[in-house]
Amino acid sequence: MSDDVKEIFRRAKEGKSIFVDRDSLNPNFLPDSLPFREGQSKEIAEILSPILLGSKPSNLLLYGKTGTGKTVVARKVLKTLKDTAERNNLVVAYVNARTESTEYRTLAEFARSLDLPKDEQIPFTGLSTGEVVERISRQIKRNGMHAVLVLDEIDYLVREFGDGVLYEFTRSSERMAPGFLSLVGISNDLKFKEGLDPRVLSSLSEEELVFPPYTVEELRAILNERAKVAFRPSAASPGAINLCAAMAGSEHGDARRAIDLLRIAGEVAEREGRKGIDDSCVRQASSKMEVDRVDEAIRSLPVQNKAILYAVSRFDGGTNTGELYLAYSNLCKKLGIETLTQRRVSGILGDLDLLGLVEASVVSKGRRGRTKKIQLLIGREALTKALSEDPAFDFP
DNA sequence: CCTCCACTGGAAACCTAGGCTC
DNA sequence: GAGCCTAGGTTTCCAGTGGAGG
Repeated sequence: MSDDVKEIFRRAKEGKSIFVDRDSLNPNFLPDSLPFREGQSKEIAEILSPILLGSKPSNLLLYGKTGTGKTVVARKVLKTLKDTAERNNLVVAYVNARTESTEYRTLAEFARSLDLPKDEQIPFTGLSTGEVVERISRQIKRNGMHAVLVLDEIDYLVREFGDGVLYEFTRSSERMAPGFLSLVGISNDLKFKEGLDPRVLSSLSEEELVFPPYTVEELRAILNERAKVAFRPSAASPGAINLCAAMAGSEHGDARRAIDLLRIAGEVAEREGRKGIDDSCVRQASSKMEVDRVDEAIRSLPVQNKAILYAVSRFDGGTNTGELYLAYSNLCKKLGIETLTQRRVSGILGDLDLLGLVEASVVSKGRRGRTKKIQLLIGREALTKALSEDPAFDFP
């Protein structure tokens, strides 16, 4: 053990690491150039450029699947805009609705970048969303701010909480004068506009841009570019890069996945003390990513969800709601935790299905009713290992 | 062709833990 | 302190239903 540790440090010290610049493979890294996205970058720049002359640019919607470069292009262009502007009343904010997880927190995060006066800052709870919008509008008005809000995963926001806030924003532009707010919405879902209030829709999508998936060749070029910066020269074999590109390409041209894959393959190679990254490192990286995803998903589950998952794992070859609920109730008694109602358990089962941890599909058994057919989709060992960290599951 | 089981899943109300204004 | 507001998770209530067995 300590020998391994020594070895790691020794290698790092001698500069024998495969990595030269690990950060350049970070999901949040902003590269100098964004190949295959010059067109979109230019178009966004053009749409936003009126702001440099003090007038309000059109609102803008960016569409595309995950890993097609929407976020990185938006952030890059906005950063350049901010750097070019001489006025300091230009404010550029970036908020991801999914990571903020609620409407309120999304607004609060936006408000934070507006630098509200002390007595108007947004507490983490307690205000109505209307009040938060009000404070944001006031601040923009007071300082004559020219604000651009990049609202990432706007489809999530609308799906979960409706378009109320967007409506408020589009409506309150008079209240913000002489300042203004332009929205750059980013959506993974091409159909998200369908449920939108027509007034919101017409204002929000004054301009629209679609980001197509990257082709395998494009992914390869992107990876080559990044690999040059991230690794020692020729540390990443062309074969490994091709494989990363092919694996990510076969999904839906997801560049983020491709880059993650390459980074983890690099980590695998380094851990094994290899000089370079080859195909096998990439394959290992791919399965490691899957294992990590599952492990992380289980660990971050609330106790009740864990208990239900554990109860599911007690059945070989699947079970159904009634049977599971019985097993779950017994388990709760044994663990000394609260027992939820069957309705709730059914709901949680749906969540676990969405996470890909179990499969829960509704089946009809004729005279003997309908139920959910439930099956564990993950290895029992992986589950036990992930659960063992939780003190609530501390049984013999 | 009809019945009727064992649920499903929507809707609303409730609870806790917080903050606002008056 | 009263009477509002928020987020989240949960409970309560209940109408709805696919299809095997009659």
